[in-house]
Amino acid sequence: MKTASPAAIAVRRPALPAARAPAGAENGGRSRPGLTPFEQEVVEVFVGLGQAVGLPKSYGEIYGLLFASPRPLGFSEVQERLGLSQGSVSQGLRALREIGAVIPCAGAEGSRERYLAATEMRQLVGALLRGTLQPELARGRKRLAQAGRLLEQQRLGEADQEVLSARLDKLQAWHRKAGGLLPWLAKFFG
Amino acid sequence: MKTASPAAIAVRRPALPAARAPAGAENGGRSRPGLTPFEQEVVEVFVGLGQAVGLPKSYGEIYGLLFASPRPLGFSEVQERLGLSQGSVSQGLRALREIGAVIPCAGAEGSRERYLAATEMRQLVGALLRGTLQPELARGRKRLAQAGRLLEQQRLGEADQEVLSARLDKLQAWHRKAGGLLPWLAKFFG
DNA sequence: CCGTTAGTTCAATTCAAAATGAACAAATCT
DNA sequence: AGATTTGTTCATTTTGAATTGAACTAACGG
Repeated sequence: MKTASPAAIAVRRPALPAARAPAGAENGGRSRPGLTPFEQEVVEVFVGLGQAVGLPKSYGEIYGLLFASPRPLGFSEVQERLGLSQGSVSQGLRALREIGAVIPCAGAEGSRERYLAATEMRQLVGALLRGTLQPELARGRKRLAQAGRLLEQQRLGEADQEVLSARLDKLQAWHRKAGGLLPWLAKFFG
Repeated sequence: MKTASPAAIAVRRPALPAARAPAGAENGGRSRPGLTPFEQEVVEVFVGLGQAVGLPKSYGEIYGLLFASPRPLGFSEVQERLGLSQGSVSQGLRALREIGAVIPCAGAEGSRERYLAATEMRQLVGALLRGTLQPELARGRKRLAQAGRLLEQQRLGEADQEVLSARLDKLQAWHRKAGGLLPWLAKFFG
């Protein structure tokens, strides 16, 4: 084993083995011409966090820009400043609205709707967990039950059966624990 | 808004808007011919969990198969039963070894090395957090500091500056909190 | 009420991660 | 040591999500 890294595993992007950085790319992604340096920095933060939990880059960009704007922005402002397509902005804003990350506030009379970044992290985290881990844990629980049934049907040596049964139990316990943790976790932020 | 879903956001696969299931695909993925039904079920569990946190499917498959095997398996067994390429198995096993998810145990004299699934979830979770969220949080912290500096240079209205400054502070506090949570989280499983 | 502009939806395209395959290296056997 | 089998590395291919683009629908202005 060459790289004596301290047992870490990376996700999306530099898939653990040998993080080959593309040379001159000092910055994470290419620069974003429409934004102030301040905005750029904030956007990067949210893009990074988002990617770490598997969200599309554009979601992070949109949220980041709104977060960095003291007053609400309209659809077209977001679109132009980030240089995204209308489609992306539409979908991104919708998703962010749905999880409560972005609050639509009626603009002044006559004008279009505007959007404000919700800064209550609790809700965001909650929505994320609910959308990713939660369902997977639920599916997993079902599958484990089924696996338990299948295990009994299998003709294995007494000892082997024993080992696997113990493992399954352990995993099920873990699942329960994790399931119980999620709501608590969501509450932790607020 | 048509779909009145309870504010959840999905990652990888059905990207939240309208989860259009591909008709007859009752099963998550296609069936795995080389495995017993029991093994299939267990593999599915780990593939699912893995994907939920952004790991390649093959990693989940390999770990799942080992988890479902009472005795350690050799490289070629893993490769053949899962029907993966040698390359995938090699890389997958390496990554799993590095994070301590898989334990190499010398086979009987003369024979090849064999692999056993580590069932200590604590370590796995720890490695995962260390590899995904941890680095991102670190990067984020730096960027936020930088953003704070940039904000002061910007000429904004008093009030706006105030608002953004408050937001930044909040986000930084959140970051710290999250950073502190990780080790605790890792410990929670064990 | 028709013309115009703003926003949505979804098929087609792009892009990057994951899997493969084959050249290479290491180990085992005779 | 040479031959053969086992495992690694990495360039290429595949795969599937993210983004775009353009047809469509809804809102506003005259």
